Amino acid sequence: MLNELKVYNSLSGKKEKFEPLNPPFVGMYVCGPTVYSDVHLGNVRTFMCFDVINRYLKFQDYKVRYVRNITDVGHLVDDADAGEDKIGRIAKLEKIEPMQVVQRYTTGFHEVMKLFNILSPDIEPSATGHIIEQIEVIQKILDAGLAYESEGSVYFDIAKYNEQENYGKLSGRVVEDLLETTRNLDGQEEKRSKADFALWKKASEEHIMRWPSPWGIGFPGWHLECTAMSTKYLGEQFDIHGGGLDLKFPHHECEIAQGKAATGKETVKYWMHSNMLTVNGTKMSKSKGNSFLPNQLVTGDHELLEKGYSPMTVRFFMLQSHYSSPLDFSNDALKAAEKGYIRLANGMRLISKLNYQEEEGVEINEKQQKQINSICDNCYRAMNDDFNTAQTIAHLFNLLKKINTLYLGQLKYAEIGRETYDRLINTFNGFVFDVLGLQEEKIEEVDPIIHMLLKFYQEAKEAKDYDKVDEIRAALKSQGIAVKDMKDKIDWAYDEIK
RNA sequence: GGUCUCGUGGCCGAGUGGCUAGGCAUAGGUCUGCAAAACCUCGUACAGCGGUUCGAAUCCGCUCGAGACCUCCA
Repeated sequence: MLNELKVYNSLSGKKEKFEPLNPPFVGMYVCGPTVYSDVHLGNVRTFMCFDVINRYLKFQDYKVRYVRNITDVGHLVDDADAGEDKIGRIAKLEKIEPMQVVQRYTTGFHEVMKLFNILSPDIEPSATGHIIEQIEVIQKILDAGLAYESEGSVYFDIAKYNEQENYGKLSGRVVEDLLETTRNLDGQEEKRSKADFALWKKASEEHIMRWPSPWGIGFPGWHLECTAMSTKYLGEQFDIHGGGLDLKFPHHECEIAQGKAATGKETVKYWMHSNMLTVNGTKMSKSKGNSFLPNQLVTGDHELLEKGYSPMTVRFFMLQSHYSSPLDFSNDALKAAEKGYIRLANGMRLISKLNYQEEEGVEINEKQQKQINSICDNCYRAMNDDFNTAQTIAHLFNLLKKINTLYLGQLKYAEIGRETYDRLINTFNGFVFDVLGLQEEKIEEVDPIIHMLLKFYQEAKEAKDYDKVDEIRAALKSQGIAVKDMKDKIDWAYDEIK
């Protein structure tokens, strides 16, 4: 490896050298979706960020176990005492089984992930599949004296926990403030403090999602599932825990407390948070009505969208910013990204057509060799610097120039030599396809047809029948294909469809 | 109100003490029947004010502006 990987740890607020607990194994847990409605583009960004992290770690030969959960119970609509479960609520509204709700949106979620070429996690556990494990965690916390039972529910005792630990250290909260500002709110008599959060909630008569427990019929608290499932599959201590920035408090703060209370250990070594996708400067969220569904984005069927954008355009757009920066959505930015993506996609297509050839009398161009090798190094450097995909893409565009000049014969294969050539190809392919997860969209299957048209094009050209030439060119153009009419050959390239 | 983050050229977006990404747009050039694609060249930007420093977009302070979290949100 060129230089060491550094990751920004939200807990310390610093970039730290990445040192897995048990190399070459890496355990990574990311908070998945609550499957009570369609995922929107903001959700996609988070999962895409961690997809790239997963991909890069694997690319670097780490043996990653990537766990991303499905939340299918326990996530309440609000924090009031009579808070409804999000999934149970939809089930009631539509008069269907909660698991139907879960199934519908889980399937939809998977389709969206596939659309954006986001790889499946290695394990995708669901909360309802781990009720027993969650009960066990609660029992451990009770045994540690850091939770209490009240009216059939179990709550985490933050004041007690804070005697030994520091609740709030991830999000910078001060417990005293939390206890003070949140006290005396109504409907919270069960809790010793409003800041206390539920580990287990008693199910009311009409609550349809319910399980037996030592404390009566009820359901698990939302924060608990992640603690139960992450430690089950990754051990009591693991390397990376990720999620959207908006989960930092209270969700991840609660997880830290639960993990420590239940195991006596710091469960997570590196906390990572991806930033929000915004629209006109404000966070994309369902309640604000400024969210797009992936389908709307592709078809352009949304009042904020001027046109549709392909999934890879969106992927490219998102990866052009750093995961920890907010990214603002706009049509202009998407349109610019579309052109950039097309340029890169043409490179993806060309690279498979390149074919190294020795050439007599061509001397090695050391300057070119050096340049190419240093750009390749830069790709690793950029990703090693807290997964800086934006910089990586910049370097890939520099490689693309080399690829284009090779293709056009402006740079001879023999000038850079076999070894450098191979490195160029492997680096470009590795980072574009494997690490960034970009791919060519469309068309390869119609390649023969395009070639036939290009043959007619060439014949018409030789006959100087320029009307025909222009006609063919226009026809292909309307299908998003640009004719490339070069000195010694004719080829095509992806172009935007207007 | 509390906590925190951010403000980069026409647009998007990296960079976080000196070597100053990249994409899009614009302009010029090579190529072309004309184009397109590709390649080459061109942009000295870093909210404002003050300070630290040999040197700051990058560190510190203040002002202005934007956003996030503090209730559910990826």
